[in-house]
Amino acid sequence: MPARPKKRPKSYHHGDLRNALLKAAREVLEERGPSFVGLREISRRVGVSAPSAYHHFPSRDAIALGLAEQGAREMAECLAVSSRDERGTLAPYGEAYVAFVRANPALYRLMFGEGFPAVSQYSQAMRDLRKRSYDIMKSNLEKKLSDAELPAAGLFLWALVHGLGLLLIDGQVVPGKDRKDIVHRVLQLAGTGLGDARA
Amino acid sequence: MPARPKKRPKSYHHGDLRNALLKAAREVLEERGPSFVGLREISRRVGVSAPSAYHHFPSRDAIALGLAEQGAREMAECLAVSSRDERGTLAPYGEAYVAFVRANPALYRLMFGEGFPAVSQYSQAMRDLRKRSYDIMKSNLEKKLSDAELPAAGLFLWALVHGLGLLLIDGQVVPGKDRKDIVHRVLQLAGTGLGDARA
DNA sequence: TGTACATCAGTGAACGCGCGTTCACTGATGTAC
DNA sequence: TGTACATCAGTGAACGCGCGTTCACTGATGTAC
Repeated sequence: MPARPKKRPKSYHHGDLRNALLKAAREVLEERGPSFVGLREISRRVGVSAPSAYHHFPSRDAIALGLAEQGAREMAECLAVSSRDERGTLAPYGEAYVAFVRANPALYRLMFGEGFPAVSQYSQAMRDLRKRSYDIMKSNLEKKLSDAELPAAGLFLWALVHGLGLLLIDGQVVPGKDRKDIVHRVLQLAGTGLGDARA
Repeated sequence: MPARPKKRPKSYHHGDLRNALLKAAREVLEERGPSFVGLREISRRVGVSAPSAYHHFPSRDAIALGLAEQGAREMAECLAVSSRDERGTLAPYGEAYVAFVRANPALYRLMFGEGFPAVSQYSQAMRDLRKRSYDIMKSNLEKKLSDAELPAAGLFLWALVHGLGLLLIDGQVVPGKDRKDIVHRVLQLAGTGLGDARA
């Protein structure tokens, strides 16, 4: 963060407008959804005129991209920490993944292109996140699985946490009695399987 | 479908405008995404004035709701057929689920609220679809699992196919060499598990 | 320490645009007699 | 079979709105001398 002066409430120059805009954008995103993340809305929140944003972002899409990259960075951090904490098992990784999604629902969706289709496809940060996630998963799985099995196993895990996170933040999960720790139980099933006999 | 007359290319009355609007809406949805599904755009496609849509839908959101319900109906049909085809195993169910998502990517997302948050929450059709999916899953699983295990197992399966479908239509899956039948292999893992030893 | 000047982060006004929706209307359809 | 009439699915014009973006500008900052 480029050193915003401590006390300067009414100066003409904002000092850290870029970050202030991103912060406001993120608030709008979580409060109202991706389609409400607009230049006018967020500059209004910051208390600055709309055109001023153009000194920091070339377009509305660029703001979304900035958000996605911020999110990807934070998420990678969460996952890295989680995988360091315990040894050998992937469960904490999955829990950290789902926890991040639940803590930043709209941001997570944005990262996967909701509202701004270009973002998820062309963001270097998103590519890095994918790679980083895959590496963590791989280093845990390659002790147990052959190289041939790895891709399917990786996709299996990713799909599971991705889908689980999205269903939870969508409010799609019926809030049955034994709700608590259901995430943990679901993730355990990834290890044990359903015991589904082939026909 | 309420009997649209066979040959009447230029009559004043359209005859089946409601369905024509839904069809156009669905095309726009898949071609350009949820945010482009608008009254003006779809009535333009049908070749009709914008206000005419109000004789069939009370608002823009109602059109999205109509789409979601159409999607839910079709999806329920696909799943019912698939589960009838083979016996005992859930794999065909999963494959049918993922196949539907891939065949109707934007529609599936719409059903889960993308672009129209109100839709997935308040649509009776979506509630029915959830219930129907859950029943199919349940009837297959309850032979093998105790009642206590069912909710987690159901969520596990649903999250897996939901996440897998979304990752695929998002283009997030790296198209490695052995791409073909990766869906099948991932679904098999739901039965066998990863063999992830608890720490 | 003071002054001239380049730099650049802000400003208000204005642009064109497409949207959802409302309005008073008109043309076509179907039914009662 | 013909006519009057209610019904209703279409119409064009217009509304207000908020958006992203461009423009020429102005005020503040920092640096060279």
